[in-house]
Parts: sequence; structure tokens; C-alpha cells
Amino acid sequence: MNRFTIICITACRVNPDSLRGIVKHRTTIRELAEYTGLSPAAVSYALRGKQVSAATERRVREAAEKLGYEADPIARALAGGATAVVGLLVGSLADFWTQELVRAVQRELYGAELSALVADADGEPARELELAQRLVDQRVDGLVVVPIGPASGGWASIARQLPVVTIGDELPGVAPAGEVVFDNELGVEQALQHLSGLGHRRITVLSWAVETSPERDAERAAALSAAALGLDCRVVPCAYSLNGSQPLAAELLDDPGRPTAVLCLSDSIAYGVYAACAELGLSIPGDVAVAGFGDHPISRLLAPPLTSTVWDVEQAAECATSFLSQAIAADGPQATLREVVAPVLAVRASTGPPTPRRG
Amino acid sequence: MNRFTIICITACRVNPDSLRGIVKHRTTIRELAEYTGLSPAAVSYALRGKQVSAATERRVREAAEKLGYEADPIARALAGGATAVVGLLVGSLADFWTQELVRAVQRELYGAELSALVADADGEPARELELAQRLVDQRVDGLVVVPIGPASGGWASIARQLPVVTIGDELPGVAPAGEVVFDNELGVEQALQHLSGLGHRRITVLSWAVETSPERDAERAAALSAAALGLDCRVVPCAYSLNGSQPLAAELLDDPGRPTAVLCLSDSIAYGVYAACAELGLSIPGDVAVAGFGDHPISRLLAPPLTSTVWDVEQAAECATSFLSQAIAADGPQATLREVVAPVLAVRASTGPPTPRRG
DNA sequence: TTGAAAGCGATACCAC
DNA sequence: GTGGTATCGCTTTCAA
Repeated sequence: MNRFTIICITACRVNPDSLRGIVKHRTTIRELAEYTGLSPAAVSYALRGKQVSAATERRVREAAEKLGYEADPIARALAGGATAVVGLLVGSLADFWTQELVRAVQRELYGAELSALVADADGEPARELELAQRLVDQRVDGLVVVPIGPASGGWASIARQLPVVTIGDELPGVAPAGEVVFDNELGVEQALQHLSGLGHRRITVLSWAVETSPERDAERAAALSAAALGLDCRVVPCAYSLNGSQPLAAELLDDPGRPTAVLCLSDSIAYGVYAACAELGLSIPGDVAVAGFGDHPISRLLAPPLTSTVWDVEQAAECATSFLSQAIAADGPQATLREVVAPVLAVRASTGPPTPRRG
Repeated sequence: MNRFTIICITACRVNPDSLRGIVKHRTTIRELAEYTGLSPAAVSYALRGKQVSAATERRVREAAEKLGYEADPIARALAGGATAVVGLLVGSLADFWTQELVRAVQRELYGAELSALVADADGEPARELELAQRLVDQRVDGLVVVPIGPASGGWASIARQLPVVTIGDELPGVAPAGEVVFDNELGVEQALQHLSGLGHRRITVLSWAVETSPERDAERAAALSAAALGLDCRVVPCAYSLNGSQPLAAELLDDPGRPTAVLCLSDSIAYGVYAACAELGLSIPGDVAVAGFGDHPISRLLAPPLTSTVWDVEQAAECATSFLSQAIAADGPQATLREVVAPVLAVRASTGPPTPRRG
């Protein structure tokens, strides 16, 4: 900030008015106090509408307007107030559905006059907690998390310090301020039923979190449903992105014993399967049926359009932001706000009956 | 923060050691000073390796490690230090290419130990400066901007206060710390040449910023190139997203006098055109040739694969972050770092010769 | 309801 | 090189 200082010194030698537009001297609360003839404390209260007479409040607001006063978020934060910044911690920004979620959450936060400090675990569950802590250190007012890692003790500690709202999976053992839960179990079951109903028996599930959280709903559900439906179902861990899944998919499908259907626990992964199929000259759904998870806006534009389980980002974002706002406003631990979202399977042309194969 | 206080009071009655893991009392610089027998000032300097003897520095670092000291970013910011937070201001998070850019920038920043405060102008140029100012108020160390609005005086003022790096278009009249410039002019020219070479004469350019910044390179280039190539070329403003462009595209194409080719200044817009074509039963490129801008990873997966002008997000992100890091480290105005990225046209199946029409 | 003053946790200036 | 200390701008007891 040396640069800043130098400019100030220069400016002090000239007419103060010429400062305007050069370096904008932020109006401080003290100046507002002086201007209104009140004390800084009174002004502070007035601005927040706390324990003030209506008359004073109006007077202060007018003065603030006139002088272009805006509270300094940093000073406010240091003094124990709110930062108006929310941490948004996602499992993988490389995933398109997640990107859409970020947009949606961002949008909701803007409406609530909040900013988003975005952190990306980049598919590495181990990085998740570290990033969360970093966000806490930045004094965010709250945390929106799309968990990919297992619930660890660290989360409980963090949830005790500030409001945490999860989207998607839960953080078992943690009592967050809110959770928007996707019923992944049911989602997987529905998808497998759909494939099973089409006649598929050999199915591979491509999942992005299998090694690190063996109890994650989706995988357990896959195993259970598969057993119930009498399917030969294998769950394979997979990178959480188009580019990451393509090579894996290519390897998986370049094999006469390949599955007749692939259920991808993210549309991004499904896109990788599309790419692999193009590479291998396999047709969808003729050679392989493909289903996704999340239903990204682009999925319906692919050829063939991708069958996918809808997880509405707008709804999730709105709900999560609302939960978080409430929790921040409550300023203390409350009962966990909870919303369970039901999966809706959007059946499109990427899933059809399996073609009989020789061998 | 009442919750915090209450817990503290409770805890004070019990053994302080039991505090660990319940509420972590941040170690302050003063405690570190006390512990090491130094003054807060000395510790502050030592931690930043400024004007300290090696011995002291080591001693302080060890103590910091031991007590788990981490500087409070808020306090640091208020005192004029760095926040390690960078503002990332994008024109529209609804645009998929932009989403990818956010991912890439985010990733680069993580490598540089920086966090990203993401702001989305949501396609509204007017919102851009307001958001930028908000980021400045949050004391970000620097700003990465993907400009959509016209360069206004406000930008010059901001650029004087902190390092600003632009990606994509420039901010004329502003001397930013760095700029990663896409040669949109050439990009548009190449695309139009390609379409012209295929035999198209009636072309519509769908652009996302036409009303607000009439001097934007891309549009001017479109007009110039079109004139040079003898094209009947119309530039139409369009929402910066799939969902936004679809209705417009539908309207545009549901007309016998429709263009034979559409050049979209963003792949997201092109996706909307695809959707509109599907809706109207038009074939690509048979009925309409479509070209995009940006080359999103999904574009090659569409049917037909989308012809697009490649703007590499990884490169842009790396370059921008590098510029910004340098500028932040320099801590003062330097010459503008500049990188001009050349467009590469990826020709795919979405563009072909026009089909002769009756009428 | 309002005012005075003590922080919040760093940084940076000025002596020594 | 190190130590005191004012400062950043706001919040929040505590008194009046």
C-alpha cells in the first residue's frame, strides 16, 4: 500500500477537493458522527437500526447518503461484526453441474447482499477440511458446502463456530445449520430400475467418491438396488470431470465384456463416456446405454440427449442460501433446517434396450 | 458472534485445556510476543521476514508453529496489509466458458496461496463497476476482470488503487497491471472468412455486449470483415447464456428469410441456437450453419460438433494469475504486462455450405 | 437513547 | 534489529 500513501501525500499539497476521483477517501463513521453532531456509537447503532430513536436514525441515514458513507466491511469484521462474505466450498469446480450450482448460489447470495469466497477441493476430499478452515480463518459469516469427503471431526468443530449449510450429501455426525439433501439413494435406485427395466443386466456405475467415503449413500444404494434387481453391477471410482472420465471410460468400454449400460453419478462423467464412445465408435444407446446424474442444461442437447436424474440447482441454491441467511440472522445455534429433494428421472434417448451381442 | 461468547464463558469455568477442539482461541501476535519475549512489532516483522536477524526469525517461526499461530487476515487487512484474497469479476457466470475460466483461475490462485472472491455481473454491464467497488471495499489484493461493460472512469480510479488484470477485452483508457487480450477482431474475421468461404452470404452474429459497448472489438470487427467480404451481416445483441439465447434464436430462425449461418460470440449462445434448431426442426449445418466462440469442452461432443474459436482458459488463467501475482508483489504501479492471444478456429461439422433455398 | 472509551489484531512509524 | 505506540474503522460494554 505504499503506492496509496505516496498519492495521499501528494494530494495533501493540493486542494483537497481535487482528491475526489483521484483517491476516494472513504467517509468514516467518525466523520458521520461529526457531521450529525452525534457520537460514533450513536451513528453505529443508527446505521444498524438498533436502540435508536426514529428521528436520529433518519437523520443519520440522510447524512450517510449525502456523504456517501459505506461501512468498511473489514473494520466491521475486526470489531466482531459480520463480513457479509460467505464461503462456498465445492467438491469439484471441474464438474459442470457444480459450476452451475456456483452460479446459482452466487446469484442468491447477491440478492442477500452477500459475497462468495469460492474454494474448490478439486476432487480431493482431503483438501476439503483444510479449505473450510481457511474460509473460517477469513471470517466468513457462513459456509455453503457441497461435501465430497467423509464427515470428520473437523467439521463438527467448524459447524460449532459458524453456520454451515450442506448441499447434496450430508455430513453425518455434524449438526449443521441447514442441509439440502439430495436423496441420492432413491436417485440411484430409480436410475438402476430404469436400466433394469430396459433389460440391462451388466451395469457399471461411475462414481466420483467411492474410495474416500465408502458409506456414501449413492454407492451403498447402488449395491443394494443392484442386489434387489439381480443386476451384475460394478461401482468404479472416477475422476469428477469430463476430461478425467474419458480415458477411464475408454478403457472400460474397449472390451467385449463391457457393460451394456453405464450410470454416471454426474453428467460431466457421462460426457466423458460420450467422448469415449465417439473415440471407440460405439453408439449410444445401441452399444452402451448411458445415464447421468444432475441434469446439466447441456445434457438435453447432446446426441442422443442424455437420460439424467434432475437435481435442480436453482432450488438447491435458493434453499441453501435461505437456510444460511436465517442461521446468520439467528446468530446462534438453532435446530437444523432440512430439505430433502426428491430425484426426478428425465428419461431421454441415451438409454434404450441393450442390443443382443454374440459371445 | 453471541454464540461464540457464550461458549467462552462456559469454558472459562473449566480447565482451559478442554478448550482445544471446542472453540479454538486464535493465538494473537501479542501472545506470540509474550511467549518469545519479543515485542509485537518484532514478531510481526519476523513473521514476514523483514528487518530481522535470522536467529529471531527462526525463534519466532518455531513459536508460531508451536502455538499454531496464523495471522488474522481481517486484522491484517485493516492495518493495511495484504488479505491474500483476489477479486474475480466475471461478466456472466451463466456462460459456460466463463464458468470454466473461473475454475481455471481459481486453480491458479490456489497454487499462489490466494483465495478468490467471485462476483458475477450477470450480463449487466452496469453492475460491473459496482461489484468491482464492492471487491475493493473488501480489501482484495487484486482484481481479475473479464470485462463486459464499457471502460468508464471508475475503472481508472480502481486500477490506481490496486492491481487489475483483464482477460478477454481490454479496458481502454485504463492502465491495468496486466491484460490478457483475446484478439477478438481477428477471431471474428477468421470465423466470418470461414463462413464466407463456405458460400454463406447472409450471416447473423449473436453478440452479448452490443448495446452497452458499441466500440467493442468483436462487433466492429464483424462490421468491417463483413463489408470486406461482401456479406449481408447483422449483429444482434443476445443474452449471455443458453437459456437466454434460445428464444431469441428461435425467433430469428423461424423465418424463411433467416440467415444461412449464425456466428455466436460465445459457445453458450451457440447451444441456445442448437436448442432452437431442435425446436424448429432445422438441421445443422444443412439449414443453418452455426459457429461458436470460446470452444467449451462440451462443444466437440454436440451433434454436430460445434465449430468454434478456441480461447484457451488454462492459458488465460495462468497468464492472468501470473500477471496479478507479479503486480501484487511489486506493490506499486508498473508497466502493464500484456499478452495477446491469437484465435485458433477449430472447424467442425456444425459449419458447412449453405443449402440452396427456394425463394 | 446517547456518549465515552476500550477493544478487535495486525502494521508501520519513530526512537533507541 | 528491536521496542514502544499510534493507527486502521467499527462494535460494544458501561455510564450517564
